[in-house]
Amino acid sequence: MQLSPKYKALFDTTLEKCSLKATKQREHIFSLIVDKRDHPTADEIFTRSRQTMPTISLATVYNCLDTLVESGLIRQVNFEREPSRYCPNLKPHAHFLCKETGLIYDIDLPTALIEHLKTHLPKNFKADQIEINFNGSVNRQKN
Amino acid sequence: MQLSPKYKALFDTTLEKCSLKATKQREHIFSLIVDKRDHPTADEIFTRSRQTMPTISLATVYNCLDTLVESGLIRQVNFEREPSRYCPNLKPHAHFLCKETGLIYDIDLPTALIEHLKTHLPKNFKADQIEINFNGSVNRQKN
DNA sequence: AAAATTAATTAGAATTATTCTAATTACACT
DNA sequence: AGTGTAATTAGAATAATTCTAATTAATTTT
Repeated sequence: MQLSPKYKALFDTTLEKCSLKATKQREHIFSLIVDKRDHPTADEIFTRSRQTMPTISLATVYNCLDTLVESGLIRQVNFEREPSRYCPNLKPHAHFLCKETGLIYDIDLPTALIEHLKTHLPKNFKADQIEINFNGSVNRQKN
Repeated sequence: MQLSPKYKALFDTTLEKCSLKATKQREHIFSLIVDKRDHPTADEIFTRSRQTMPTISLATVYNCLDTLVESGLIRQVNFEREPSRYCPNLKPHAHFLCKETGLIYDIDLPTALIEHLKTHLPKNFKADQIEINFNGSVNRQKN
């Protein structure tokens, strides 16, 4: 439940840059997401955070997640009508939801490819964000 | 509020193929979505449908939308935590949400490009669907 | 250091989109 | 006409998220 020095520095400087405070709740939630990179929901994060910070409230979890997303420390992942999930991977990537297991996988994509997608927009459209979500199944590998 | 013969045929044969009934509620809702291709929410569709079919219920609207999506006659579009929207464009395309107006635009993409995206998946991943969502702003064109 | 200001957290209520339930209706087939 | 199945309906229930108002924490000013 401890942020590595690298992530701690990222956390502090990013919040500083956004003139937001590096509170212990925010750090705690960030560390949970960085530690176990399994795309948890707000509720799962709430449950996990209570184990070591029993007084934290669900509203705070939502508040902290919003703050972390806005400051760019984590990404919010939305699949269909499911609850939002949170992802600490800041490299450009897509997500893959396995319909059998419900697991979400990161799919690394070359930056060039993502930039290429933007070239298909009309000239007066300016994209801030692209979300690419795959849906399907993962075949267990025979060995 | 009348489906063109072309869409009527598509509607009938598609539902037939899925062994689902071509009821007047389903046809009505499909025609609303085909007619005004503005990516309405379930609630907007409910309001519009009541104007010419005052006895239809919200549950039926949701049921019909689910049926139309499952049979492949329309697509469901999800942006962030917003309510689902519905789209009659069956060509491969992405969506663009303008953060200023809230309007959603269809962005046509070459099939080859979408297929190319799939090549970045690990070998044992099989994608049924890809959703590509842009977020940004549309600059009004000077003229 | 105390007081004042501001931001963050908290508990719980409220909201909102969607789903569920159980009853009714419509339709196809004997 | 009678039966069986699928679809529709109204309203209740659910679940994720947001809101509200009060409290706490941290920072700056006096």
